[in-house]
Amino acid sequence: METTASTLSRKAQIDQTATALFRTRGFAATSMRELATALGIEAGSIYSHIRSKEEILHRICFRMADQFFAGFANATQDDTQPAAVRLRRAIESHVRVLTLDVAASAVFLHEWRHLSEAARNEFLTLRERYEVNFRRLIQQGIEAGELHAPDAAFAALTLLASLNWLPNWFKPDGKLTPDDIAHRLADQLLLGLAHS
Amino acid sequence: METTASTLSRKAQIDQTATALFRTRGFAATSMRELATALGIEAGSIYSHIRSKEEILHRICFRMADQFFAGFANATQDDTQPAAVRLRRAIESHVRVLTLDVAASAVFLHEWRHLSEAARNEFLTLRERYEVNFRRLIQQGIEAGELHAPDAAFAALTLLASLNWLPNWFKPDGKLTPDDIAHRLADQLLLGLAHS
DNA sequence: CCTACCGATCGGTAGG
DNA sequence: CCTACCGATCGGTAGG
Repeated sequence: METTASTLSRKAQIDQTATALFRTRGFAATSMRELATALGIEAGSIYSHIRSKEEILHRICFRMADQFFAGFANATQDDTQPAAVRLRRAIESHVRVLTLDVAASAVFLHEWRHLSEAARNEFLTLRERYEVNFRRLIQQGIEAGELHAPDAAFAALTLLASLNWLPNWFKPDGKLTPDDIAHRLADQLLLGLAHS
Repeated sequence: METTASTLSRKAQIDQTATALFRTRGFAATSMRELATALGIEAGSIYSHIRSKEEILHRICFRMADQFFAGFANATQDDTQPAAVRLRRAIESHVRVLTLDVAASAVFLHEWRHLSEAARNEFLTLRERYEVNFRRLIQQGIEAGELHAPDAAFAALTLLASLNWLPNWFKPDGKLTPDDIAHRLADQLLLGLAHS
């Protein structure tokens, strides 16, 4: 009952601090001692809140996955819209999730390989399903004559790759808002660089 | 003199085996014992050929950087060509370097953060310079009316992000040759997904 | 949340 | 290239 909106639980603090460390130094190169020091406590104390180092990574990765899925579902649920419009909205949603927490996004994108094999397989299945969602949207757009691409799978991979580079350079306090960026990315990917 | 074209020097063997391990398990999570086992020797023996674990990573990263720069210079040296054509050739060169050794490319793209601070700074300076090369090419294309984009820097980042995702899915024995892929990528990035 | 500690493993070296 | 080893550090635990 002491907890206010601005006070993170100790567990949430651990997650947040670990996210920043995992992002800059990598999961394997980050020690629990470093994490403890950053939190201002002793290494052993962390284990009253979590079971293992991997558990933190697991939570970060799967929380982000949930957000991407929820955002996509919400952005594309309106079937009355053309596929190209729904694709635009899906792109905007993806960018919004990425920019809301760039550190967690970077961990989600790069550190999943350090999950245990079982968790890693589950993670990759989710990622594959998410890619299929984009692929299907592009495929629908092709069939409706709104989009053109020799291969929807290829197009989906390229599109997501462009979006996922964002955590590498996005600064929350920059001139461009997440929505500005989303629009530019969508324009560039949909319209191309060549003058028409 | 025993060395034939198909026989790698021990040092080259170490680099190659380490590249594969660094790629799948990450630099920090790969131990010198694992590397030794993969080579069929004892851990201590590696140090007759190299000075440190980081030296291997250093060589992989900077060798790839050299290849990207050499390829770009070669692809864009003909000033009589339009900027859009030179950009296409630069894309093809980049894809060629990536596909020639996807494992080394993946290490180059993801593991540079484990270089020592001095080497890391040098590496990032090179990467920045490479990106500027693409940015300038795009800028020239915009000024010549061959390309259109609200921001050349933004366009360059997005373009390279799409290309650099390649090592994550490219299979050397797949149906598409590197040149096929380069053409498709160039088409998609230059022409866009939207029907014109 | 701390103190004190566990066994395991790390990168690297000396001497042959 | 191996054997034998170094000091340091790792993730994690017991007991308070």
